[in-house]
Amino acid sequence: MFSQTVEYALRAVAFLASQSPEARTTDQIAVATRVPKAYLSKVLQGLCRENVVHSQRGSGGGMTLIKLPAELSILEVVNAVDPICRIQTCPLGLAAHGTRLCPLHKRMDNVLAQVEETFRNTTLAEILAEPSESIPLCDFPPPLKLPQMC
Amino acid sequence: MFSQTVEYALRAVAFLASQSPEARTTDQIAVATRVPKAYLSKVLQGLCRENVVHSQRGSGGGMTLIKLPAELSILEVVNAVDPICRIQTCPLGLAAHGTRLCPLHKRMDNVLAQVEETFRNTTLAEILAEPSESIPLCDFPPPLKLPQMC
DNA sequence: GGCAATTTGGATGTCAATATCCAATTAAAG
DNA sequence: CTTTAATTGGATATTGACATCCAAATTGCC
Repeated sequence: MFSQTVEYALRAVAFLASQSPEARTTDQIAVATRVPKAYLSKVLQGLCRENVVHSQRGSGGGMTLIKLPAELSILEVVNAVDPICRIQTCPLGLAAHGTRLCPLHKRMDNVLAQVEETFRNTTLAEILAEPSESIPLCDFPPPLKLPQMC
Repeated sequence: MFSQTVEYALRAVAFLASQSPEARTTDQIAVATRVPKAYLSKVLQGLCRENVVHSQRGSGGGMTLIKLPAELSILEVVNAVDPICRIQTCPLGLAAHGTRLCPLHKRMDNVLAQVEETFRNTTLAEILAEPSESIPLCDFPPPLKLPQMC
């Protein structure tokens, strides 16, 4: 349902949020989130282009979130790499239909709207703040700080 | 978000429901739903395999729904061709985590659950019954009966 | 039985998503 | 200025989703 790229982007951003406002290199993110390093690099590039993440080259550089975790919604991250595309016009390509979707497509679009809304209302800070029983189970390869995921 | 295959399957099933209990050929469905005929044939094959649709070969044959439209949920159709896959275990592949998802993946799974639930609670009959202002706008190539979509 | 109408299954083609690798570029630090 | 640490961008594989075509099998009908 969600693309691999979305999954990777969310992991990366969640990690960056947990380290905020410190910069982290692609390598560090890759290790912490278990995302293939080379591909993660592309995903982060996309997040840069869409102004979710800021990149700093050179020694001491790395990636940082542009917004504060409390100001950054999951939706922004998702839309940056793989936009949730609402059904605007009849997928059958019938002209003159405009916004008038049939019952089937109206329901499909409602689901999309639901997802959109849920993601819009969830911030990274919220995710980090949630007391999670899964943190103690973490068997990360000892990275920097304790990451708040899994 | 939804695969093309899901879109096609739902259109085809919606059409079959509108014609229920009459059988319709792949060609007829393809014209009515504007789905590429050759590919639709494959999608219908899948729906047959999953016992959503029954196929009858030979002259006078075609496709029919196995269930009554009132008994058939959108979820069954979706799951037949492109199953909604709930997040069961930590996508990072951390063993020993079992059902204990981190806050991020718990939220993603909640969204999936929401979608699942919405689809489970929507029957084809419901979709056909809904009074829709979009029916009069229909510019279908005059098929058999007036299809209830778009 | 033979013909016409269907689905079935296999072979094949195309393209975008996923993934990898590396040379070029940038920037800090010694 | 040189070295080292990073990102960037381009080239390239690989895979699965989407799509097409057609011969073979099945079935109703004359």
